[in-house]
This record gives sequence, structure tokens and C-alpha cells, in this order.
Amino acid sequence: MNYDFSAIEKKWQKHWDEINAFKAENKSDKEKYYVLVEFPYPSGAGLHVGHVRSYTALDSLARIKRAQGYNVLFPMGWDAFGAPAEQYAIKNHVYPANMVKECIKTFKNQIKDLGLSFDWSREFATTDPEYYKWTQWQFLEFYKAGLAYKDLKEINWCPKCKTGLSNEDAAGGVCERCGTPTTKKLKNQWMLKMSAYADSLIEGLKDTEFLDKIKTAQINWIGKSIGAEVDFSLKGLDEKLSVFTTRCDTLFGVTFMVMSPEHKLLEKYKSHIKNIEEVEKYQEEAKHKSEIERTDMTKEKTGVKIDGIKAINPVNGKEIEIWISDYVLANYGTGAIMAVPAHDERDYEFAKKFGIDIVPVIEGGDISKEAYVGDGIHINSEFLDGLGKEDAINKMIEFLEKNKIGKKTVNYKLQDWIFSRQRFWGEPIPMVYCEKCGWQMVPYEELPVILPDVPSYEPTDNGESPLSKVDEWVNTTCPCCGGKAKRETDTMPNWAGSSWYWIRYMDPHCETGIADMDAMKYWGQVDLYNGGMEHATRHLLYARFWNQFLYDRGIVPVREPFKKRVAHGMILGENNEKMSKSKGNVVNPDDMVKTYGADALRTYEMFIGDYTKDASWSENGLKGCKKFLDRIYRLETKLNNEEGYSKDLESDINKTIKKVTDDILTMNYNTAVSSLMILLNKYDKKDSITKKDYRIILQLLNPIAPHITEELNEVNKLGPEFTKSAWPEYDESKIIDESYEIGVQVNGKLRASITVLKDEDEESVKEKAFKEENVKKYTDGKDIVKTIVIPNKIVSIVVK
RNA sequence: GCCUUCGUGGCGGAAUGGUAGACGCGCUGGACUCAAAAUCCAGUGAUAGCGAUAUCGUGUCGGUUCGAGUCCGACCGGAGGCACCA
Repeated sequence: MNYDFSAIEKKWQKHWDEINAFKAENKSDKEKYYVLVEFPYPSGAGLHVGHVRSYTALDSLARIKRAQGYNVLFPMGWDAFGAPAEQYAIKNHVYPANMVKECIKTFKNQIKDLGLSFDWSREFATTDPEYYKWTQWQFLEFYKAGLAYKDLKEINWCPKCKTGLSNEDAAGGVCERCGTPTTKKLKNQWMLKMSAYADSLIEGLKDTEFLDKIKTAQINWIGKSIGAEVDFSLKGLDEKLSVFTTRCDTLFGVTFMVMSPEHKLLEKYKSHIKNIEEVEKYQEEAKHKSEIERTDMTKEKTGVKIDGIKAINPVNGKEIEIWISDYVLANYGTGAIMAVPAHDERDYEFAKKFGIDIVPVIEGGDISKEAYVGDGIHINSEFLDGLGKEDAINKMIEFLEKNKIGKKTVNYKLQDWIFSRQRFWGEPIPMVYCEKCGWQMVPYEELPVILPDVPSYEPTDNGESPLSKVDEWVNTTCPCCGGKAKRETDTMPNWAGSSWYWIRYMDPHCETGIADMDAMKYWGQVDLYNGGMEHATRHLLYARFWNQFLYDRGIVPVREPFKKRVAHGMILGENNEKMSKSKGNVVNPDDMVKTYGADALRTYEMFIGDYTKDASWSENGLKGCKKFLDRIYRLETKLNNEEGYSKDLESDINKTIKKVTDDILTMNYNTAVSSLMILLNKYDKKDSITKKDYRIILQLLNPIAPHITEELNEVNKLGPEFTKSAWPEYDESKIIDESYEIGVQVNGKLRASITVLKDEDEESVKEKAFKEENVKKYTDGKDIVKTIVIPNKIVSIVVK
């Protein structure tokens, strides 16, 4: 159809800009609604059709909420620190800030072309000094609270990126950025004491409406486990080796102990170890293995027996061997375990390989074949004999605590957040080191610590940040004594800027704090937060931790930042595979907007399928949606001069108002679009429609296809602009049908269908059912066992 | 291995335990046209039949129910997450 959709779209986008149609006010009598979509990384590749999907989805929701009288905050900004900009800088030897500016410009233009109702007056980038000033300020808050500390730590190290990584960024033993297997490296790092919030992060989930799978992912990541710490004394030494166990009831089955190769006691008692060379060789090997190699479960167990040191089992005084093996992790529990080969698969495998005793203490299974990990009655366990698992654990803890050889303990997989990166493109950590005074905070009036330009953006081979080469920046004076001091040259991780950005949106230009308290109190929680599943355990956990900390410091008024979290599905290529340049299946939203228009692209992406599930792209599907909009356009030729709704459309119209409203607010966009298609089909069957008929279908479609609907509403003089109109209500009395066509089943098989009045008398419905020829055919001459009439639904006849 | 999910036409996908396949794509036939595109009309799960209709049909096998895509159990397959966490 030839109408100039590009001109129409441009016209309305310009108009909305001019009248500030989507500006959210911080002072309002209206009820607030805060919709947030994760801000994008403005990469050079530009917008992806996946962005269009989630942005449009939340946009249509925001538009309805506004029309329903809410003061809606729907902001957009840029998460612009991080790898791609830095990679580009390294390659082209340019300061990343300029490149980032260019990318943001492109991204923003692409987003603007889609007619999304973002409040652009609140836009910012995490790389703006006005923004990262406050990121640095908050770091100092962590420091003041004792939750930011520098520590010599075994950290995850990516040999390719030459930087340290948090545990979250090195999940699975590979670097999140480049996929290189990570190794361990001892390094002085800034850490945030996230572990202090482990329980609080689990507890807080109760106050959110996250999807269960997101909650589960977080709970698993935090990995809380309740057990006991038990002290084993070392024979002939005034020393004890502590272990953490969830099964202290199996203590009588302990036949050896295993320390991680990194365990501190190995260094301390070096002189007592007769085979120290062998031990050190093993330690060296473990160090050079990548995390993947170390945690590969299919590999055979390895280990070295420590010759010269033995432990005493505290419950029975038996002497047991101590081994070192890399299947024991240094950073979980105490870094050492008590091994119960009879009832633990890993210990069993180890014991079998090295010929260590296996003593069963729980009845069941056959320990000559495998470790028995099931429940059962305790045996060979003196005072625990005859007890079940729960009782035995309780009794043992009581025993341990009474004899001061152990206590009940809780352990978490969640570690402190490694917050240092030896990279250039990140927020400088605002700390100064003075030989005399130690670590000092950069004074508040000197914030932000501006990221300077450097001669080279590459990470250095010695594992220091490129910033360390900028002498005039590094060398400074100590805020405490005024003497010579050096700046911290590590930068913050990519996740820092995104850990509080939703707060800044509430008051983006605030100069006295991260945001004004009144603004934060007004906007409160984000009502709906949309983002990818890949952020369920990283961004979302960091952000919640950060916010809970701010809450505890009295800086923000709410403890949980996000009320509801939803995740969109991916848009795959036409070949059902993830879109990628190498597969050549990337669809560029710009091209689609040019060819079919933003409205058609938006409608298609809403229609493509279940919002939360992956869907594959189909250009024919997009064409179909363009056709739908063309048909909507053509309705103008059918306008008559009658008032109100057409009588015969009233019921359908009211039903559609209800359906579209409910569907969009519950994010069932595909069925919202389809119900509008159904309504259009009804309109098309008629010779003419009224202005009111036309306006309502345009208004219902407006949140999804905002430009063309405004245009048609205007040129046909149907009513005020939709951005200035209240969302329509439906008339309950009009959506009730007067009659229904219902099925008649005989012995569960459909044999006929009859028309009945609403709530028609049961006897009369039965009568109609039995009058049907095809029903008679299956019931005549048979015993009618029973007849079930479900009002307005179905008649079910059972015969014999 | 554990956890979470999902299995419906040629395709994307609809279905509060109540007439499976809405809506869209594609395809077939027709109208309009010199022709094409666009548009409009009709048809479109499989099998049999001119047809009314019948049988089969929501991954497989069972179960509950008057009635199961939907609930329960076992299994098969795909996707995602976790995984030597003591």
C-alpha cells in the first residue's frame, strides 16, 4: 500500500519530542509506576532485533499505564564501560570515550526511530564523570563501612585478558569475556564483602516477585549449607585441622583427611613433611592447571599422602592419614575435608584408587561396589548406633559442642566480590596509598577521580593496569600527611556502573548525592524490571547486594530494588540459530524499519510468540503484520456517519478492550495482537463502520503501533491524540454473550453441536441435545447412564 | 549426575479440565488485470467418502475423570542452569 509510513513515523516522533509527551515528573499526585529495561551496552554493531523486542514490550506497557493515569518512569541510558570499547581502543589507538560517544549516537538514533516512549531527559552513560563520581562515592561508602578491603587473594585470572575476575565472571572456569580457561593467581585485590549479605540476599527474595527459576538460580549461587565445623588434632603438634561437613553424623566412618593443595598448614609445617618435594611438585601442578582441568569431574582423582603428619579422629581417637588433592577446593569451607569413603562418591573413588580403608557407618548399599549415599540406620558409630540421619546429626553436634571439638556452622558458596580489574576502561578506584599512612580515601571534594588518557590501553604483562604507566596521574599526595603517595591503578568491574543506575534515573542530575531522597522515596522500587536470563546470578545479585548495603547505610529508602523481574526470550535467526555475523543470519532492525516501518516491526515482534520464549525470525511474518497495518489503514474508506459503536460490534469491541488490556499488562503480547486481528476481520466483513468503531481499534493498537494509529486518528478526526487520552474501559454488561454454541458428547466423543441461551434451563438443554439426529444415532436403544450439563460449556451423555 | 523448563499441522504459535489447531505465515483454487504486483473471495491436521459423516490425531506408555494438550506416574527427546561446594 502506498502511504509514506516513514514520514508519518518521523512526524509523530518529532511531535512527541516537542511536547515532552513521555516526561516523568518527580512531583505528582498520580500513582507512580517504574518500568525498567536493562540499559544496553552501546556496541559498534548497533541495535539488535532482540532489543526491539523487549523495548517495544515494555514501551507498550508504559503507554497503557500512562493512559491509565499513572506517572510512569520509563528511562534509558548506556552501560558504556567495559571490554568492547576497550578492545576497539587497543586496536585503533584512540581514547575509548570518543568511540563510545559515536556508538551511543548511533544506538540512540536507532532507538528513536522505533518511537519508544523513553524519558530522554533522564539519559546518562556510566562513563559520564558526573555519573561515575557517584559510583566512586559509593565505593568509599563501602570502604567506610569496612565492606571494601584490599586483600592478597587467590583470584581467578584470565591469562588472555590479563586481568582478575570475580567468581561470577569466571563461572565454569572460563573467562566470561573471551572464553579462555582461567587460572588462579595470588594478587592484591579490592574486595567487597558480599558474603556478609549472603543470608540477607536469600531472605530478601521473599519480598520480590521474581520468576521461580530466577530465585532458584540466585539461591543456588549463594549456596547456603548448614553443617558443622570439626577440629581434628594433629599428632604430636599443637595444632588442629578444621573441616566443614554437612554430615558430622558420619564421623566414625572417617578414614582419612584431604587438604587442598593451597592449604596454609602445609607451609607452616613444611619441616615436618618428609616427602615435601613430592608435595611441592603436586602443589605446583595444581597451580598451573586451569580451573576447568581442576574441576573436570570425569578425570581420575590425584593426590599425595603427607608423610610425617597424622591426624586424630576426635570421636574415637584413631590415627588417620592426611592427603592433599585438588578435588578439595581452597576457597570453600576450611579448605580441608574429612573423608568418609563409605558414604561419599568422591572420597570413595579416592580411597579405592589409593587403597585406603572404607568403613561403613550407615546401613544399606554394598560398599564393595560403590559409596552408599542414601539414608539409613547408623552402625559402627558407638553412641549414634541405631539412629537415623537427623537424630544422629543433632546428637553429634551436641557431642562436639560439649567437648569443644566442633560446632554447628553455616557455609556459603558465595564469596566476596573481587572488585579490582587490571584494565583501563573502567571507573578508577578512588583510593591512594601512602607509605606512611597506608590506604587513604580520596577526599570527597576531589571526586570524581577522572580516568586519564594513557599512552597504551593494553593490559600489561606484569598484571598491572595500564593506568600504572601514567606517572603524573599515579603520583599524588597523601590526603592524610600530605606526603608522597600513589593512586590505586586498578579499575572497577563492568558491573559497578549497573549496580545502581536505576536509582540515578530517579534524579539523574542530582549534584548533592546519588539521587535526592524525596525522589527516591517517591519512585521507590522498580515495579517491573526486564532483562536477560544471563543476568540472573550476576547483575541481579550484585545490584541487590549494592542496594541492600545502601539501605543499611540509610542512603536509599527501600531494601529490595526490584519488585518484579521478567526475562524475554531471544530472537533467533531464520535458520533457528542464534543470530551471529559468522552465521550470516543477522537481521538489522534499521533495514526492517526502512522497508516495513517501525510500527510493522514492533507489531511483528510482539506477535512473534510467547514473550518469555525464544522465537525465530521470519520476514514473511513481518510482512503479514505490515499487511495487517495496511488493512487498518484502509478501514478509513469504510467510515459512515453513525454515532457510537455499531450495534453488532459492541460485544466484540468490549471483549477486545478487555483482552488487549489484560494481555499487554500480563505481557501476553502475541494474543493481544491476534485479538486485534480478529476484531479487524469482523470490521472487514461489514460494509461500513462508525468513527467510534475506528477510533477504538486504533486506540487499542496504539501502544504497539503508536505512529500510524495517531496519524489515522488525526486525519479522520476521530478524537484527541492517544497520548492525551485515557485508556478505554470495557462495559462488563456488553461482554456477556446471549447465546452459546456448545458441543454434545456421547461417551466422550463429540457428536453434535447445539445453540443454547445463556444459562438456559438444564432440562431444555438436554432436550435440544437429544433432538440432534447424530446424537440419537448413538443413544437410541442404549441405556442412558447419565447426562451431564455444564452450563454454557458442554453436554456429556454416557450410554451403555 | 542434579535442578528448571518445553515437546500441538508444512512453519510461528492459540486453547480458566469442557467442540484441539484461534491468529498469522505458507500453500492450492478462483476473481480483478493485456499481464504482473497489490487486493479480494474460498479451501487447507491425516485417512476414507461426491457428501452427511466416520476413524485417527497435541513426544511414548499407563492412570484419574462423564470428559485430558491441560492433572498424576514412568519413560524418550530438545533447551537452559548448576555441578569434585564436603
